Amino acid sequence: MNAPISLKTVTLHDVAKAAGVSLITASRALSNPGVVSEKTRARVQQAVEATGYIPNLLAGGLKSKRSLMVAGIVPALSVSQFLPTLEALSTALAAEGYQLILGQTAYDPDREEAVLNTMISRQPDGIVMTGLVQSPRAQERLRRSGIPVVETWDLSDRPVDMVVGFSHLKVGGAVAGYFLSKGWQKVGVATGGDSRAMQRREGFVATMGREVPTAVVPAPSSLALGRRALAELLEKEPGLKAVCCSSDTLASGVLVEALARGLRIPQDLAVCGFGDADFSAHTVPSITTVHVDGPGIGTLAARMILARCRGERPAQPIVDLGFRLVERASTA
Amino acid sequence: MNAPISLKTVTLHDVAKAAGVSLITASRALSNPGVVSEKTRARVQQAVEATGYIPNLLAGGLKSKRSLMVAGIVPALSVSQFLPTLEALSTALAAEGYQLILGQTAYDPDREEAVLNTMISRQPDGIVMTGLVQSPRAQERLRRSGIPVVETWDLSDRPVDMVVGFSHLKVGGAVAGYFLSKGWQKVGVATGGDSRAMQRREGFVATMGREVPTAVVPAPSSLALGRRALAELLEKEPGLKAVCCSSDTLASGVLVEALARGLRIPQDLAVCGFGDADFSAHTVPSITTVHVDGPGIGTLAARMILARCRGERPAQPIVDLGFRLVERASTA
DNA sequence: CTGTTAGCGCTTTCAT
DNA sequence: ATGAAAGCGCTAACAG
Repeated sequence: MNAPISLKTVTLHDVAKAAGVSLITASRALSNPGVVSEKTRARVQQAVEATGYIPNLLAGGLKSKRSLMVAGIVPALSVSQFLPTLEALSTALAAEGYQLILGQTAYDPDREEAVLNTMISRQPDGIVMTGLVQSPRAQERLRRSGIPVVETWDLSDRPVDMVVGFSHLKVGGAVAGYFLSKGWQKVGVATGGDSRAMQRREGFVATMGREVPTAVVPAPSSLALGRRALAELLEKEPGLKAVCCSSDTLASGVLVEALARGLRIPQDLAVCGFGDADFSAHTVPSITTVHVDGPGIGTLAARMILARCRGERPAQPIVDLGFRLVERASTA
Repeated sequence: MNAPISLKTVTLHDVAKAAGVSLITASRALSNPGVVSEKTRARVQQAVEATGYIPNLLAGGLKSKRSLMVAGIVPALSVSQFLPTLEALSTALAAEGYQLILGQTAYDPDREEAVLNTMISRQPDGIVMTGLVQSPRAQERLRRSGIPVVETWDLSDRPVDMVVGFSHLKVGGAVAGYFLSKGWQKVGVATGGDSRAMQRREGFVATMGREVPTAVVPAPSSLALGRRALAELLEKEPGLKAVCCSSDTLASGVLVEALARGLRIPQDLAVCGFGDADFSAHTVPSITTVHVDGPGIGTLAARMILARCRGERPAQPIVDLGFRLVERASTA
């Protein structure tokens, strides 16, 4: 039963010939089996096996206007914050026969625009952005393209199309409120420089009611940058009592640096992160953080895109998934 | 609130008409500018702007047999080990106009086969696997497809096509050799259950010259699993002196659990990881590990695929990038 | 340098 | 339930 080594690619035409049916019947047997007779279906199926046929989705997509691809855009793959979202998105899409094409913007609006143009060229059936679309020209182009777009990990009154996320301002406010309830006065912020992290800082400052010492570190955040940020903050504010970090990764660095300096946590210094990373509950001390449903965002984004592909109107184009402050040992 | 939605999509035909040239001239002006006159090129360019034309790569790819897409296959996006490779791969490809389509196998050969079939359907110009192709049927299918394939993060005498990585057996052996040189007798292994991690364990055991207590944890590895693994090992081997971990994430968990139990590192317990994660040099104590050039693997894989797309034969279809043991505080 | 002629492999009409 | 025709939007060939 060794299959013939076919140098020439096997097309549907070959399958049809092998099955003794017309091209279009073979096509239907594969993509719409309910509409052909049981016998024909079986014959075609057998011909597929015999020839080793693999469909050409490029050709199908050209005619049917469905590429079965969805573009997923992130600042960078190394921003681990978005991985659970991407993973859930990819899994949910794959279950329906859709594949994810990846794009990286490097937090640069120009690159974002370029990436989106390239993506549109590939006729994806949907586009999922982590974060809002920055460039106004890109927004315009996306609207014109008619492609379903879901912006995620943020909220907007006027999304390009749909948005699922939460308010970063409120997150910052919630952490500040928590700090205030603890009576901590000498507080600082260790944050990445991206717009969402800066918005959380803004919310924090607003609720605190005054400016606070801040260390801004470049993306992507890392344990090492967390250490450096704490060092910077302690210089600015020697008696620092609590730090609000823009990620758990940064928070873990703050933890390490604090321990290295002999500071006890939380007695000498309280630390709060963001994102509820997989390690945060298991470090010693465990990290107080803001939990966000990353996989939920990805799954919901997939559902919204797929519904739109089926021609359904979204019940809700703007979805606020909220967040939850998780109190752990680093502040308790 | 609705922008002027162009209902009909702008095609190259429209651009050509607007520029007053033939369809094919417009095509050339965009994809092969050197071959048309400067004046024509400018006219077409202007028509592109005026019409808001975005090329349809699906259509172009169908005819030209170049989809400008490369498939990247990982066990799961959450396996952070492969992220630097994926990121570098995507970046290197994007620089040449190629995009990455993502596939996840969940460490399952059946899913691997399914994912690869789906990918082949999309006519990618190359396929990059993290790890070797497991399923023999998938191997066969890939060979038949004629698509350039690079397997990574491992080595093989008989790759499907090309391979760039290193020997996991040798990694295990190197760590064991290091442990032996330190005179540690009561040693253990904390490892993920995937085939590459198990191969490193094999290499470790072979060089040690005897079986060693082992805790196997499910993928993906995490700090929490590292803690659990150390607990398990300490039960199996109460006087444990050194642990070889299959990832730095696991090692960081072992560190935390050891500290929680009042064990001093490295005096009471030495710990070695694998992968040289970004945090490993900055924890306290810093983690001894095996460094692998993840981005290098991705960049090289991209280069090999792109060279093949240009019709070049690869100078070396099998590339051993090696590894490097990095001694840090957790064993020194 | 530019244009004409043919398709790429498949799926949508429309017919039977 | 099946088939024939007609392209999807673009580019490789060959002309001119």
